[in-house]
Amino acid sequence: MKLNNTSQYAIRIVAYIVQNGSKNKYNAKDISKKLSIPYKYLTKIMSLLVEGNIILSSRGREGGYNIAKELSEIKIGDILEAVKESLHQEECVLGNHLCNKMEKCILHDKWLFTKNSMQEMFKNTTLDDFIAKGVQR
Amino acid sequence: MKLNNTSQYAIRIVAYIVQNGSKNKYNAKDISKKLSIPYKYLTKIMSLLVEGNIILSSRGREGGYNIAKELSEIKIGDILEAVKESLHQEECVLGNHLCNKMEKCILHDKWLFTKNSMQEMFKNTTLDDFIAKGVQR
DNA sequence: TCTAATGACTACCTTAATGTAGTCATTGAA
DNA sequence: TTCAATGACTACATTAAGGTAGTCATTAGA
Repeated sequence: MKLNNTSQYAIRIVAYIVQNGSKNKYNAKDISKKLSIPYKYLTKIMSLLVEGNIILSSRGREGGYNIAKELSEIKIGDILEAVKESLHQEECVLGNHLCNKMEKCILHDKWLFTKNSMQEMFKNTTLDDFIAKGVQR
Repeated sequence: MKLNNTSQYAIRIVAYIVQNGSKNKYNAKDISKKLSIPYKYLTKIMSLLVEGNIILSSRGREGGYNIAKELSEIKIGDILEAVKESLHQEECVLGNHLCNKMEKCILHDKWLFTKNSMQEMFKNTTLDDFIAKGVQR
């Protein structure tokens, strides 16, 4: 029961940037080293974050990545969405195919409750929360 | 963000048995058909449930599976444990390696809160809850 | 005692997620 | 204007989860 690897990396990447100065620019090689994420895998994830409007990139010499918006505008949920982590409500704990409007799978209500609270957490946690609290990593 | 396939199947299998009479015996072929779980995959999962003391099996002609204990003694959490779904508290949302006693990853506290509530739900939900509520599937 | 019906075991195959390699496109600075 | 440093793109390789096949072991009943 956890986020997949790609999502974990994505959150760590964005957090790293936020915590080391969101105004600065970061290149892939450095991020890769600092966070021990395989270089090529990292650039793949960065592209997803760029596509998802979390990160801006500039190519060429002196290029790199930086944050696309104000910290208060970026939610953890946005990051997860950018890397396609499935968080959708309609997905049931026992698989979609069992649940519909008429019938519920056995765990439906209980699961939905905890799942909703998790989604709320992701939706409501913005990047400036980390800065504000001075969290280390 | 969901339980893996094996866990989903395991819960559905046990629920099926409970809802169709926990005193009866069920053979693999029937369960496989009724729940649309591939036969061989099913027997693999059944072995895990037997090993985990959720289910009893008897071999040979007229053999089959039945529930090992009283319904009130079996928790959803036990089923998940039997099939090795990882629910352990020490596993952090951003991977184990970042969190230790001294330092916490950025999402640690928030994640832990929702995760705990999920674990509580799994721990506190026993099979007789389903019977009591007359849930369909 | 035989045998058909059952679950157990082992090894393999398939698929999707994870990770790697190579090359192309862009751009600032010498 | 060249070129080195960068990110983007495409294709492939590896790994782990999901799923299948074949055979063995057990047992109730004819």
